[in-house]
Amino acid sequence: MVNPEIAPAFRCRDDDHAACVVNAVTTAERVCKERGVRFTPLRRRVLELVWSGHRPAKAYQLLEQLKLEHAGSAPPTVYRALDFLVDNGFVHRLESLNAFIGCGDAGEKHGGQFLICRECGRVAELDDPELKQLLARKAQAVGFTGESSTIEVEGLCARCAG
Amino acid sequence: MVNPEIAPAFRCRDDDHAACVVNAVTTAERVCKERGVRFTPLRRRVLELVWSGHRPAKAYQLLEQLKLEHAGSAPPTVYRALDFLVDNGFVHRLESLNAFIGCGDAGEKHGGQFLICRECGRVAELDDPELKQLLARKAQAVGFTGESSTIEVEGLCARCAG
DNA sequence: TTCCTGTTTGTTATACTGTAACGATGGTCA
DNA sequence: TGACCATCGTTACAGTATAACAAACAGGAA
Repeated sequence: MVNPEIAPAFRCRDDDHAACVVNAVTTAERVCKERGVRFTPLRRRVLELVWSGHRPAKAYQLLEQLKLEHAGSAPPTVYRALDFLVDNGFVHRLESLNAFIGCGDAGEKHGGQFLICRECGRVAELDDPELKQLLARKAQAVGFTGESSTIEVEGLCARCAG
Repeated sequence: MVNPEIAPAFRCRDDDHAACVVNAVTTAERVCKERGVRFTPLRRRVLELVWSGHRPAKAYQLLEQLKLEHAGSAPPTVYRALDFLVDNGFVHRLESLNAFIGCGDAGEKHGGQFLICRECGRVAELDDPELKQLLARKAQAVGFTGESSTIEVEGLCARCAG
């Protein structure tokens, strides 16, 4: 394939990454208002921290950061916030890394397919209906009805492949 | 789809499951011999325990069992055996469950797609080239070269769907 | 055989990941 | 105001996994 379009997460330069964070927080704020759920300062802060890069964030790294800002932070502090953000589709959990990544198009909770660069650590998200359909069809072919799926691919992003 | 062929793991009745275990152990024995790697009693035993059902085995459950048979067992005992079995393609790790499942067609280490029934807990394995290709193609379309993938689907098997 | 070497296992300790349980706080609404 | 429910603080602990080093052991070389 010639000149493939590079996924945003792999294109994003650090110097304009602030826009990604603002966008994520603004969207979350709007969606929470629509749903009548509370986007508390803690939840907002954890979302910002998760979005501090296009790299997965580990729960205990987030906790270290929170502790700097508020001494009373403990594991439940960060896990509860992450649960909320995952349930509301603002953040995804990466099972193969025990880590969390901001959702590219927040809104309804949804699966997705994650491309994890083993070199730079960045993660891009696909949400491809064709893939979902094919997987559902293949499962159905052996009598299995899929309800939710985890799809994570490790490999090399275009930039790191050089 | 009418009369889908049910995956072996979902079909297998407990009373003829012994055959699955024997088959897995025999295959592993042969493959290890071919490769010149050692299929020690400990590794054999852990493989048997992993295969004790078509349900995922947790590392610390395996450890409990091992402790009954040999008091000196400790976490590294089971994790090292599991590492060996995974590296050699006899066992898969299920990332979304932190658990391990026997490989249906042992041999080369390979990915696969796992169908996890949320009702009975059984897990079936697909190894569908079409799926792999489509995923590789979709990743490549955004400039990403996939090397290994984790695909796990939670849902209902035919039997549990009734 | 005996020694050497590399692999496997034993052992202790510890790091990392996640949750239970209960009380305190604070927002919302009758 | 008071009652209720969600959120957060706090302590404790459960569950998952690895580091590091010593002991045992298999297999080949001398």
